[in-house]
Amino acid sequence: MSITVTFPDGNTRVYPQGTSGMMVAESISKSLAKAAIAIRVNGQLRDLSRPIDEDADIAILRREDAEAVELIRHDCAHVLAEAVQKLYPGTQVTIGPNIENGFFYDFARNEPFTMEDLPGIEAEMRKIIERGDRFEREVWDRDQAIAYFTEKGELYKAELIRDLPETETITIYRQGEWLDLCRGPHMPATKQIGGAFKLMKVAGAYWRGDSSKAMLTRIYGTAWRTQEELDAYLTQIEEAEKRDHRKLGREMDLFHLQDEAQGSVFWHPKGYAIWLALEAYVRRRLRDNGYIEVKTPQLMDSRFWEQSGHWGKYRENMFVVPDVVPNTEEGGRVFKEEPKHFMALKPMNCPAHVQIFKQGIKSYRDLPIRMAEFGCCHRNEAHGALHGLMRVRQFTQDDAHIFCREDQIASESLAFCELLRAMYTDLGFTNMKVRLATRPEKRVGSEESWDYAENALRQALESAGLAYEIAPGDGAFYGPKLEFHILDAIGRSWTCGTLQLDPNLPERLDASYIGEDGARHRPLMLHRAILGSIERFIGIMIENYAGKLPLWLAPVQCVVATITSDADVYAHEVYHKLKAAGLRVELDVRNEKINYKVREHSVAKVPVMFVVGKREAEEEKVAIRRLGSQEQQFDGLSQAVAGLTAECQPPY
RNA sequence: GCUGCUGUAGCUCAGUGGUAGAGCGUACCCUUGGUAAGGGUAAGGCCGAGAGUUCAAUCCUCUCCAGCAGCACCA
Repeated sequence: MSITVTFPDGNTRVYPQGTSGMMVAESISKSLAKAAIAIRVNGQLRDLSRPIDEDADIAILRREDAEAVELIRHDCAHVLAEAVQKLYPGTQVTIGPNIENGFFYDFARNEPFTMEDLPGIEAEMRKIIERGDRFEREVWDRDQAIAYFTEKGELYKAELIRDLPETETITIYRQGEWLDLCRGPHMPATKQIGGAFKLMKVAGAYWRGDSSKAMLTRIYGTAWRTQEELDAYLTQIEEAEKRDHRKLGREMDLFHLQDEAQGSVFWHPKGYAIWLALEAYVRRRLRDNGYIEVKTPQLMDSRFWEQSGHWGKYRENMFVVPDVVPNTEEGGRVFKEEPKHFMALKPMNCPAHVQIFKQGIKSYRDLPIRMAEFGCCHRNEAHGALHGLMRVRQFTQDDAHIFCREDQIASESLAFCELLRAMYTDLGFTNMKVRLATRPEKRVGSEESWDYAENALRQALESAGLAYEIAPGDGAFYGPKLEFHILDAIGRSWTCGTLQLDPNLPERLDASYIGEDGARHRPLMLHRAILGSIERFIGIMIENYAGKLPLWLAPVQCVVATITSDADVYAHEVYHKLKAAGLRVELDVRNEKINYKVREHSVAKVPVMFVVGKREAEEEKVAIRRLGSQEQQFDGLSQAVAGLTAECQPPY
């Protein structure tokens, strides 16, 4: 029997049935056989050693191919596991998948690994790779495999196998003496992993991602095809660290956090200047898109939250305040009496917006109502979740709820998508990913209403010309949603915007309007945000721009700095002119050399300096120095002020 | 919340069982210097909080708090 294989270029060759991938590679050329690490058979990646039993489209994967890195990483994880078990006998292996930029392996060990253990493990890994054993694939009997691992004390592995579907073939990969349960494929030998890998960090992780299960110890690693790729990755990590908004926030004096208000931000004048500029921009955009702006209470009675449904489901993450008079007695109890009534800080704005909607009688002619609020919300986030500006307990959403009729969903969604895209473009994010999250398993509402809602959102995306992917089952229990992810300058993705369709809350809170037919109808609600949390969005902006915010958002747009004290009087004049033009400007007349001043304001990421010395004072000019440029530009004072003022205008 | 690591001057970090040090920053003095660090002097610390061991604790042990990295969570 023979088989015909088709190569990517369309050529075909005939081989005896059962020919292995490696044999195919060898039949083509020695060099290919040497470079080959795996084979794609009818789209599926396989070991080179496995026989090909039928006609197939094949492609031989070489180590230098882009996809090879996935195999390198997973092979590396196996080697890591072997190294760990050699150096730390009694450690159980669990799982070791690939992740973005690398891999990890979770181990069960009484004493967790520390960073100090990593160099030793890495050295052992290099020895194993140098030894160069072949990866041998074996098919085992299920019960035999369970017995083997149980007997060996590898209880997690045994559990894994036990939970595999009956139909699954149990495969084992062996490298020398060591073996692991694995689906594969692997490269022919450990040697092909090469040396471009590094163990990065250790961390705890729950067995099977379940916080009620055992805590394992995880070792993260990164692996690449070449040393150059590894170095580039390590450099990129350093870059990301330099951009850390917590570090820049301190250096640029934008905000701080402290123990007494963990998770809530103290905005310094410069940080708040960014906030105000951003908020004013959003407000102009909303105003011109037919939104009305409201402000609703921070603190509301628990029965309000019971009605909205949050009390039952999310109380754990709410700040609850007893509605009783505190005791003022020295050393006494905090409250005079046991609290019976509670209030809660709002975790979201929507129920309050429904209250405003419900005042008076609404007609179908009033819809849509686009109700916006820079809503300050509190959520009692887990301590371990808090992270700078990115995850806080008090945050402000650029929130709005659109109350509309079903036939308005599509046009409102489209308008929202267009507004969102325009705003992201203004803010410097042109790369965006959109996900349409569809009906989850547990849901309310009829199939027809879900069909309608999902279609309306899909239509909006298509009309807006936005590419999207479907996230099946990721919708909220009450309706589908759109998630908008922006990509930052170093390729990280952040979920910011959202559009959620909600027929549920108006029902719960009994909101209605009078339709054309004179009867009462339920409006639909669209929850929507573009920046999401303003705190977090500023954090993202700081990291995206590495602190060098666009002029209109820069906390200090210009510093007027003198070269000698002879120019002090003139510098004051320049400063006041810029201030009068509405710019955020500072004056630096300190007794310091100009080199020093330039350095300091450059480090502080001030985008523009107006440098004035004796010459400029005499000629009524300024020397303009821009951040990151060595050059200077000399302009007359009024021209320079007008020019900079124009440059500092917001994009909208 | 879970696991691990960390907590020393405003910031970044050394250090030691006998109650502390550097650089930057700050104040003052000298210096008036033309585009990324001029020089000097000084001030500045309950060594995260509490308890224990010890003649003696910033250092060792325990508890707590906070930060960091993951995990879990994120209406």
